[in-house]
Amino acid sequence: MENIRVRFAPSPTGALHIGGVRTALYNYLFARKHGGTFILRIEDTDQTRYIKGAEAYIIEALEWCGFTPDEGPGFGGDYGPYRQSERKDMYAAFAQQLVDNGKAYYAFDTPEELDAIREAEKEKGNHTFKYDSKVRATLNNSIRLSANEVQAKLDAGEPYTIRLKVPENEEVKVNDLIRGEVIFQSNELDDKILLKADGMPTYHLANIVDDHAMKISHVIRGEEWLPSTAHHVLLYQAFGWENEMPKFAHLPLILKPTGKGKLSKRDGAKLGIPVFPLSWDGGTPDDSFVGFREFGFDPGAVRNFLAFLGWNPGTEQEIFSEQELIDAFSIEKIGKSGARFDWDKAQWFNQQYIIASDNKALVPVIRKEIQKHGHDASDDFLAAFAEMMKERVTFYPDFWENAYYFFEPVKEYDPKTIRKKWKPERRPLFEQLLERFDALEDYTGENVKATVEAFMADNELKFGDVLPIMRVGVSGTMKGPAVFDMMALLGKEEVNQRLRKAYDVMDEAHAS
RNA sequence: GGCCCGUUCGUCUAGGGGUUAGGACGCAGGAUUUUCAUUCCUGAAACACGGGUUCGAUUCCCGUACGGGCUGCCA
Repeated sequence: MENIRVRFAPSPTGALHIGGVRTALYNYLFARKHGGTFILRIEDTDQTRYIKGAEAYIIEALEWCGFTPDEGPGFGGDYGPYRQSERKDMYAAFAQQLVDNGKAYYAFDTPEELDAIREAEKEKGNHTFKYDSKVRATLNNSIRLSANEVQAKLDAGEPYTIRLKVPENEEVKVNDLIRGEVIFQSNELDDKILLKADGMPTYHLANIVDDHAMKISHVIRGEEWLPSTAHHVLLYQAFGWENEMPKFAHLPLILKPTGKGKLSKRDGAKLGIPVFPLSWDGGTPDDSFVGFREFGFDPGAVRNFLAFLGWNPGTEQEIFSEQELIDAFSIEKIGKSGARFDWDKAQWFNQQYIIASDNKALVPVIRKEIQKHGHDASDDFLAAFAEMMKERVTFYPDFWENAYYFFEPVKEYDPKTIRKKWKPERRPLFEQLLERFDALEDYTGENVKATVEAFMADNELKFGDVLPIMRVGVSGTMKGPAVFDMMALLGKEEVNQRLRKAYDVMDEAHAS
C-alpha cells in the first residue's frame, strides 16, 4: 500500500463524545496496522461554537486511550499548522481559485433572506428550500448578477459567501470501503457554502483542502458524513485533485442503549453511565458529565469495548490487547449497521481487564481510590489486597466500596448472619479462640486455618458455626475474599481486636 | 417531504444458496467455592415481511415495513 496517512478531525465544541473516540480508535488502529501516520487536526472554523478547553480535553482523552497522534497541534509534523483557524488564509485563496475557474460563485444572500425564503416555502407546504442549480439563477449571486454588479458589491465591501456550483445532470459516485459504490444525482445536491461571510471556510472546503495538503490517504469518519461526501468528491474534481482523492470509509453510528436514535449525552445522565472518555465540566449541570476514566474504567477495556462496537475480527476471541487489535484490524471487517451501546458488555470488559491486571500494576490505582477516603497502605499490603479483591470488582472505586474494611473499622455487621450464626452461649468458646490466635507466632492464612480447625474439633463445631462469625466479625459482611487470607493480611492484633468488638456487638444484638 | 445508508437471538456479532445458523454479554439452571466473586457445564433465545431467481433461499434481486443519517454562513 501507499503511504497511509489518516486523520482524526474533531471540532472543539465541547467534550469529545464516545463515538468520536471510536472514530479515533479506528483511525489509529488502521494507521498502526499499516505503519502509517495518525494525525490530529482541530477543525475550529466555527468561532461561534468554539469552547475553550475542548481541544485540551480532546488531546487528554486521546492520550488516556493510548492514541497519541504522530502529527498534530503540539505533536509536531511537517504539514502544519494543524488547527484550521491557523490556516484561514489558504482557504480563501482556494475558494477564489474555484470562482475564477467557474466552479464556484459569489453569493450575497444574507442568512436572513435565506431564512425568509425557507419560511415562505414551508408555508406553501413545499419541502425544505434548497440552494441549488434549479434556483441559483434567481438569487442574489454572481450567476444572476452581471460582472459589473458583482464588482460593485465587492468594492462596496458587501459581505458575501462563496458557493460551490454543483454541475447539472451528473452522477456523482462515492466509493466507500465499507458500503461500496454510492451514487448521488448532482441535481439533488445543493450549492454548499465553501467560504463563509466571515472569511472562514466551512467544513467542506477546509476538509478537502487540508486532506489534500496533508496527503491524507484514507478518510475514516462517521456515517453522518456520507451524504456530503458527494460534495467532497465534486470538490476534488473542481480542484483537479481527483487522482489524489483519499479513500473513504464511513463508520456505522453508535446508538442509544435503549430506545431510538443515536447515543447522546442525555443518555449518560439519564442512565447514570458515562458516554464520554473523561469527565467534563461545562459550568452547568446540563453540560457536565462523568467520564469512563473517572467512573473507574481501565483504558484498555474502553478501547477493547469500543473496538467491538461495529467491528469484529471474525474469530471468537473477544479480549484483545492493543497490539492484537492493531494486528487484527481491517476496514473490511467493519459492520454496516448501527451498534447499540451495551453497558453490560462494557462492564464485563472492565471486569475482565481488572482480573487480568498484574497485582503490582493495580497498586497505584487502588492507592488512589483509598486515598480519596483518607487512607494509605504499603505496596505489599495493596498488592496482596489486589490479589484478593480483583476478581470481586467491576470498577476501580469498587476496591474501596466493596472492601473499605481493609482500611478502617467495620461500619455495619450483617444482621442476618448475627441472628442465624451467633450463639451468645458460645461466647466463652470464641473468647478461647482468640487466645489460640494470640498464641500463634506465625500468623499466616494456613496457620490461622489450622488453628480454627483444631478449635472446631475440640469443641465439636463445624465450619458453618465458626467461619461466618470470623467473616462478619472482621468485615461486617458475608461477601468477600477467603476469610483466612483476609485475617492474615489484617494481622493478628487487628483481627483479635475486631473480633472482640464484634462479639460485644453480636451479644448486644441478640439481647435486644 | 426529498436523498442516502442499514435490517441474523434482548444486545454485540460470525456465517453464507443445501449448516443441528456459531460465539460473546445479559438471563435461567447446575458444578466448584465455608460467603461473595471468579471459573466451568447446561439451557431458553435470531435470519423483519412479501414477491421473484433457483431443484433449493437466511444467504442473490425487487418491493414493503421498520430503524438510522443528511437536508445550516454546525461539524
